[in-house]
Amino acid sequence: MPKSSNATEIREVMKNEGLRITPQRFAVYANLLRREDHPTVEQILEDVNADIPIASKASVYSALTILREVNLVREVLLDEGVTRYDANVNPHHHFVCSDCGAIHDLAWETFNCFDLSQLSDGLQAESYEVTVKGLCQSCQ
Amino acid sequence: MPKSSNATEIREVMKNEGLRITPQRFAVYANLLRREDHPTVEQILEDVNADIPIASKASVYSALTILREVNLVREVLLDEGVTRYDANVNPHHHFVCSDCGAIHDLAWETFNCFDLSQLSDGLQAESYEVTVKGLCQSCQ
DNA sequence: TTAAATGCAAACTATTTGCACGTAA
DNA sequence: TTACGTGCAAATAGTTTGCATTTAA
Repeated sequence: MPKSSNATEIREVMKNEGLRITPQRFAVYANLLRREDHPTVEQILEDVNADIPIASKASVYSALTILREVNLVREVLLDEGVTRYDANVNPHHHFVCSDCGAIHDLAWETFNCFDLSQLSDGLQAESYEVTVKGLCQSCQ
Repeated sequence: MPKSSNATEIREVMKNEGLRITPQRFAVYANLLRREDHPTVEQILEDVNADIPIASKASVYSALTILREVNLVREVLLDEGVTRYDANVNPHHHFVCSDCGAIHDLAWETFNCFDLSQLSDGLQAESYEVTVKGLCQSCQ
């Protein structure tokens, strides 16, 4: 479900992380909060500049970089050569439609039966993430 | 464990897939079969040309593309912006060391407790893959 | 013999960087 | 006021493509 954040709340969150609030950063973060489709930089750029041009590509990159550093957004790397972004930083997994490419979040609890203490070769696990591929509802 | 394939066996496998066997393709596939470190194109290129130059970058790309098409190798996408390749096409998972970046294969059976029929939103799962992050033995 | 692969260089895409100018605090 | 962010354009990295030449079968 999309987080219902108003402008004031968003500003508050950013301020709490010590971020200087510029129109560009605000637009990028607000945009990511309002959508669930794990957009690419290009998509964020288009969306943010839809009405009036507000941010350059370089600024979107820089906004995303700093938002990632303070852990307000995270990267999602799936099967292409493009980085996608997600304002949902809670642990969760991903479903990718092998037909249309749409990405859906899967609740963390979907896969919680692992015993990570049992890995081979003395590997010490810290976290894990599951990517499921298949067909989304509209592509079946 | 590295597959112990001799030249004749490798040729046989490639021929079975209907591939024309060129020195470049052979070198790329043999190289991938002999290593387990999920190399990038750059690394394959260096390794294959270590003694005498045998393949151009374009040929390595094209060899990998066709080997992927016939399912003799697969791409591995992890946390960077680089594609890595793997001659192990059996289902398995990956462990990535968050310190040195080394990649280890994890046996499929490590995570086999999923009920994929129970996904939300009418999603129809076909496959899944787990990526574990942590510290490898030498980085602990 | 010939359809298909190679190698080079140029093109392309995603991302990063340098620097003059602008602005949030 | 000023340290920090923005925007542009140029640089870089990874990958793809076009085309003339070579080669596996």
